[in-house]
Amino acid sequence: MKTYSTNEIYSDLYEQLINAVIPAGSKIKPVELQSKYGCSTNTIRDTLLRLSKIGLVTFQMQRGFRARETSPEKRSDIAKFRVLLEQEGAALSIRKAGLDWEIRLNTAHHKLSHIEKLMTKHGLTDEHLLVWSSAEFEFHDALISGCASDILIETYGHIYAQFRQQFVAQERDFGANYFESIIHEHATILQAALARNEEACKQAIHDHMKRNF
Amino acid sequence: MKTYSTNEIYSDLYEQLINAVIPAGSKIKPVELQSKYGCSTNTIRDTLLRLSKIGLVTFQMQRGFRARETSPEKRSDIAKFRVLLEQEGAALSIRKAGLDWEIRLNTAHHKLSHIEKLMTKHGLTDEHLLVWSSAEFEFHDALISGCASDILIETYGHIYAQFRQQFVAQERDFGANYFESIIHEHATILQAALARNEEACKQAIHDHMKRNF
DNA sequence: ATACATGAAAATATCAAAATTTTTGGATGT
DNA sequence: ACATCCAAAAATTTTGATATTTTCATGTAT
Repeated sequence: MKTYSTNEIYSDLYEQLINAVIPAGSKIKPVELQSKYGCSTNTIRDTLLRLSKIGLVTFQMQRGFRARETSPEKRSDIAKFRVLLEQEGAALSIRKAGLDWEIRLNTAHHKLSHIEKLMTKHGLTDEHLLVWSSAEFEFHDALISGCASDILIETYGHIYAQFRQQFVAQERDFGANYFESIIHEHATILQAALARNEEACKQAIHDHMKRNF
Repeated sequence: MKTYSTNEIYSDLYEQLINAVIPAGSKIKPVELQSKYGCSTNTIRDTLLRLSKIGLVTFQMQRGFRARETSPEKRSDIAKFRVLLEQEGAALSIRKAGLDWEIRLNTAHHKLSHIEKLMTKHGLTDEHLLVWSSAEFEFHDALISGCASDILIETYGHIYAQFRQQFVAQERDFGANYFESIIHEHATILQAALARNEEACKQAIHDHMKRNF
């Protein structure tokens, strides 16, 4: 039987929450995870407290842990908030960042673009989705990476994770044209950013997310 | 000797971090707090993990806890980020909130205004400062409370706490006219908000914070 | 039926000790 | 003087057990 290091427990739970293997709103009981990870309940508790920092898990004194709740209102809320942060991060990057940012952003988009093209050609396997998942984050993260605000970048990371958690379970309709739209939207964001066009970039970010409002 | 419940330990540490009794950047060792609070190191650890959720404490695997670092850059960063959130929260409130919000805001300002007037008259005792401290938060919290975005309100709470932590130790110069400026700024924010003037309110929030950039 | 106790079971929180990891301070060699 | 290595000390993490609190099912009274 596989043994898990604490970091592996963290990552594994993170993945499960992000991908709604542990469904939003469901109770998480340390005792039940203990056997799977081969450690004490206390270690699980510890890990869950750390996950509550990024908002994937909620915690209430004397009544334990839950995967963060979701609802149409909460999804709308998180999507709008994500737009606020990403728009600000992108605008600041456009205003202040240098060539290294452009290169980072371009590289991230290239990677994302590649996997997206593969997915439209050969349907979407779970493995593809996993790679896409991290590439998509890296692109958006690169977009704001020139903003020179650590607290914005840190917060954006948390919000992005929560966004994933809340939407992944919903969007089971990856229709044929779903990814085509996404591909185009990412390209539009990239172009506006590289053209240093703040308003166009903000608009593109808004348009990318508006289906989730 | 006083015994502490877990919630009291949390509150006590919260206060100490907010007021820089535990200075920003300093190491926090569970063993040292154990005797003071009369509990096991594990309970302290647990509490510190919870405080790391709101960003007052940073945590690194295998190397424990610290009060979040500060520096001129970090202070500027957090002040600007606070402006972003407060401007958005206020703008949304102005756009969407009803009469109950106006009343809440007015009440909070009244309370704040009262203690501020007392402080200019009779210098500032520690007790005054404590009351002012919570009244100031309540005012800013009321300002954004009509925004209908739980995640914004939650995040703002964390950022406000970090703001306090980072600035309290610095601003030992509460000069005579310091509070007079603050009083005027709060009034300006209130007026713009009640007049439902989004742009004026954003401007007033910016002006209130710009000394910290 | 509904509301309200009651007690057993389950879940959570706390503890003190053991195991692990990092830090510290000095000895050694370059 | 400076870096490297080593062992002791200190700090952190994990454990398994115990104490406390909540939950839930059952029975009782209104």
